[in-house]
Amino acid sequence: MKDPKRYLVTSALPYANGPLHIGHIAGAYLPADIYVRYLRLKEKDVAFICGSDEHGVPITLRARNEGVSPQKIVDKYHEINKKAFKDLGIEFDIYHRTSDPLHHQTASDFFLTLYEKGEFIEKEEEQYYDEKEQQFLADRYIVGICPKCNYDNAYGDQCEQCGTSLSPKELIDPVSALSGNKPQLKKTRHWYLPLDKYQEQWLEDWIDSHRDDWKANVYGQCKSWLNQKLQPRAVTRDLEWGVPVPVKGTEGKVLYVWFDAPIGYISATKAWADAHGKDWEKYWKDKDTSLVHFIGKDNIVFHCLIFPSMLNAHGEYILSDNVPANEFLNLEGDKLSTSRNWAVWVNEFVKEFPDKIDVLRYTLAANFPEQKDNDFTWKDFQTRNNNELVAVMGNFVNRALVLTKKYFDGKVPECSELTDYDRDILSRAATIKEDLENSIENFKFREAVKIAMDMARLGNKYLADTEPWSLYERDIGRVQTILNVSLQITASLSIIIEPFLPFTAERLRNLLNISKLNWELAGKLDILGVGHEINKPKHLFQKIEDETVEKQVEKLKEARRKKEQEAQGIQPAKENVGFEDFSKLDIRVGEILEAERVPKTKKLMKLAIDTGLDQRTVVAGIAEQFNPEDIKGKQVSIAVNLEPKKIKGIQSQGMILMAEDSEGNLTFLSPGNETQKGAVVK
RNA sequence: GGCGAGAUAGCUCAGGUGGUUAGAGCGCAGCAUUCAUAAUGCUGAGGUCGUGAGUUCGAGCCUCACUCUCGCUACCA
Repeated sequence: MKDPKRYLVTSALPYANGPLHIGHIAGAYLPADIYVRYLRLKEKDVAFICGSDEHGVPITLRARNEGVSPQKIVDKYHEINKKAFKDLGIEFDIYHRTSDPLHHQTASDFFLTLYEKGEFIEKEEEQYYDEKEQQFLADRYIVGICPKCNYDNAYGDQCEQCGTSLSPKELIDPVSALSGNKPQLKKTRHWYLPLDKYQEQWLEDWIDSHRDDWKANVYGQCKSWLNQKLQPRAVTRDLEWGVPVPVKGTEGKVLYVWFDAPIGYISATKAWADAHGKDWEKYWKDKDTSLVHFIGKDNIVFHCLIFPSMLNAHGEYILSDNVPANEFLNLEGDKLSTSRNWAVWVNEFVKEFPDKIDVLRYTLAANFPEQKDNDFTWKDFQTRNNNELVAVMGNFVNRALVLTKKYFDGKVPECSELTDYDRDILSRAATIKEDLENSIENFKFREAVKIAMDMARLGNKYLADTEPWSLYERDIGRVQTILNVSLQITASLSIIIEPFLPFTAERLRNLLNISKLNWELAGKLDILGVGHEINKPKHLFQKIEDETVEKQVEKLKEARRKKEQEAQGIQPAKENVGFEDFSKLDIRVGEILEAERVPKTKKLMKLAIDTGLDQRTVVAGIAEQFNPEDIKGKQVSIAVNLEPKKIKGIQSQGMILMAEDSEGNLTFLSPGNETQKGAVVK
């Protein structure tokens, strides 16, 4: 959108059950902050919205595990994350939260509007219900044996042992995590958002219309989902923690967290507008507002397909102008992982490097994963600091200030006649400002940060080329002009680095003894008046020693090692069963006669087995680790009296027994020496 | 397997609508310089632009096939 009347900028709502790491920051928060700080310097009307996403099952589960209320959990992380943002200089206009009554009201109203317009589909279906606790069980609240790896503590949505995603009905011997009882299937009613209908009606066209102005990864991801055809998506679920469904007779139902979370942007805007005497509706409903969502790539489908569907179904809202989603940031060559404890946590960084916040901002911005996944390394952090911030920017500012102090007692000297070269430098400064505008407005922040640094490079070049120190004896007038120009460049610098390095910008303003200036002054010659007195020069940045970053890398590896050791445990034994139960299983020694991969699958192998009783076909998930030729003629153990099941259209009559270690490596259970086919294993 | 994104200098990455000698920063080599936290400036070496075909007068950019990496997705009795 060209020159909108106002901007509404959102950053993905962090989920309030854990702290933030640099991957989050690089993905959705720092880019947004840079963008917004720029807009503010241009005195644009902008609202920068964020807050905690505080509903959903993982929070309730965590609360239960820790024996506290969900509210206690979200209160804790809301404060931690709010502080983390503040410490990083990420200045939202409001950091709201979805457990706030205003949000409940807003989300509730939103649902009701769609409900009354008849946008939803109503469906009744069977779900597991815990009689004792009198409630339906969320996927996560159902525990059972994983049908894949037999892990006996698998959740209804996923097995943590083997990583397979599951649905509750697939679990063997499901048990309620609440009461420990066996849950019953019971009918329940839910509402669905007909995304398939929207896809046909307008959504796909809308996405297509953004083929050229949205980033390739964003557009591509959307198309990928659309190609697979969107399905109606449940808007409500049976759970206590969340926004209650505002319809009679729906006790125990809340809005699905994916539905209420993005509405959090709206309620946060309301809260902000209320507090500042603004009209929130202008920001959400006026066509002249540019709505921009900053997110990580994992959130693309929600912000580009689902949330717009909700807004459009409601009817009064504008849709997003752009969704500049970033890819993922890696750390020291490995992907960031909370569970493997491979991360740089914001709260820890802030504690250890309170004076290096801008160094982190700079390093992250220079490495934003804008087009593809990118790597953060501590070595790079050090290099960027020492070779760029210290050597180029800090050094230039220091040179200009020290020379001024030395020659003119800290007062801005007069600017007399400009040479062609001076003019050339100044026009290049003006160009830098324009290039910077272009980059930021097109969400190219890596490029922008580089251009900002060019201002300092320009200053260094100017000093090197004009050599005021060698002119001082013979042409003091010229020296005055040179330093005046140099100081104007430092003043420009203080403006243009503000979006990226806000703390440094402030320090620089203090050195120059000026207040915050409007963006348009950048590149101008008359920012500092003649005779204006600057403060005593001080270094903007300090060098970082090798051992400092080596220590950080060591700390990372140590944390990971610890975590790995914790995780290496052998699966605990299952409950005892009677001999009767055991003897129900019929396991035989069989021989693999034929083996071939099932086409169009990654893991499946079709095996012909001679069981001694008969020849039969078995499908097994072993194709990733074995070649068909290598296993022909092998004697294996096979469960022969399992109910046959069709897999990928092939009738599988039995199951090959495999030993699986903690890393998922498979080994056949074969007899120690060749034996009779059909021999009974017992 | 399907879909999407990526593969460009030693490293991290840029390369609107195809057009003459493919760019930046860092690293490396040489020169200059001393106001500055041995910081700065200039110059230079370094690339068969994943592989193989094709379209075109001309392709890093377009088409097809293939390889590798990452993500989503299906199968896992």
